[in-house]
Amino acid sequence: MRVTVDIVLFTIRERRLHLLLIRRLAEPFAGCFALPGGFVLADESVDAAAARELREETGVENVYLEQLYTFGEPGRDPRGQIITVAYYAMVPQTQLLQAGTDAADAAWFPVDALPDLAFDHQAIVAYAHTRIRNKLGYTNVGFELLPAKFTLSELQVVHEAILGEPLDKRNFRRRVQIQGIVKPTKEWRATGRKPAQLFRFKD
Amino acid sequence: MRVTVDIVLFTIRERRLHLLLIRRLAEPFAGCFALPGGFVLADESVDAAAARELREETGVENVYLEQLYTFGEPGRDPRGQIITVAYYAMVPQTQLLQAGTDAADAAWFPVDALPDLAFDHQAIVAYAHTRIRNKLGYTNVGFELLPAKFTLSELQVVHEAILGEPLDKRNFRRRVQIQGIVKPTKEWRATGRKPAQLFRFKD
DNA sequence: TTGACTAAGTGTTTATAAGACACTATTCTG
DNA sequence: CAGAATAGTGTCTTATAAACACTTAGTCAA
Repeated sequence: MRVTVDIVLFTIRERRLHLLLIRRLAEPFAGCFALPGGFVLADESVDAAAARELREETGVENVYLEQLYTFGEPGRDPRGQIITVAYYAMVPQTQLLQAGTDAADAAWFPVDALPDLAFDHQAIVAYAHTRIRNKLGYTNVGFELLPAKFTLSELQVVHEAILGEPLDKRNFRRRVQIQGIVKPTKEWRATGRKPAQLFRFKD
Repeated sequence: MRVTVDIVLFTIRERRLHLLLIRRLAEPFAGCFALPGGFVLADESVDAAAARELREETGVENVYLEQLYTFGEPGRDPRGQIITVAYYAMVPQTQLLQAGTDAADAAWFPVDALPDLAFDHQAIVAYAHTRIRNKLGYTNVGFELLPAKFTLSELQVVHEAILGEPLDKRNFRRRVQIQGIVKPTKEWRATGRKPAQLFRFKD
């Protein structure tokens, strides 16, 4: 039995949640889009394999990788009995541009307009999307999608992209301030209109 | 690389949350207590392996098995590179007695008084306990710990055992009734004192 | 310079959910 | 028949979530 890892790498582009796909060169599913990933090596932890594959295939490193679920139905890979441990990660739009240029045949797609995917990667993506939607309510998911300093409007865009629905500006701002997950800086960003105060995450 | 499954099987005994452990006969960790589990077979799904191992080692079948997490640190098994996919399941006290007699060298332990465990099974147990505590708030976890008909006091004991803290009787009953997760039957149980109405789960 | 446009920023009210809290009722036992 | 044990029942308070609109600061163009 062989074990692979697959990574759902999210980012926000143009106010929409995107994820990174790679065009497969080898069979099976040659030419198809698929999640970045690959085999766990000998004497390598599964977590380490996920970090390594992400780095090798997308150039992204030093991000928080969270394990999602292990998919182990026979027949999910035509090469034989191969189970995969799925992970997700997030990068801010700034970092993703570098990543996109490093990686060959990698491209960002909006989660609500994905091409056909190899293997059972469609199911993995759906699982990842559900997970981050749920975690948004009770954790700091979304922080990794932004640079160190950001405006509250930018943070709201992240939340709206993940949830797929608009949020009330005042309720949103009150919640993040009460929960104490951000703290204001003394910097302001000139965004072309009225300047916006920059915040950073606490801790 | 080989893949195993391990199952954390919960039940409630004497108002406390227990789980089932098996005394290992073979090396490594011979003589130690460990979670029921074993290797995934050729052409077997991981889910099916969990169900099969649970049946073989404890006699329990036809229960809902939920995947918890995959543990894949090298060194977690002295036999080599073996990752394990952890599951949890729950059985009512009635069923567990039969299971306990079927299985050789299986025993129930309170989760807050476990013996030393083989491998990284201590971490798996902690993960499972956290998972069911969290799920108690927003799902119907706990239903599988009770027979088809039960009193509200029995349901409260289940919740208290999982949370590890007492609950207010009136608030608890109001919540389960408002959430509409139980419906009353026309039966009453003579429990020795004042009879209690029996309920069943909706759907 | 001024008017139009764009995004930032700001409070109150209402509805819903959660938590604290104590007594009566029924049955069995001695 | 008195006492012990568990079942069952409402109200008030507090916290949390949701709905809702206008003012302000800056840019750009006429």
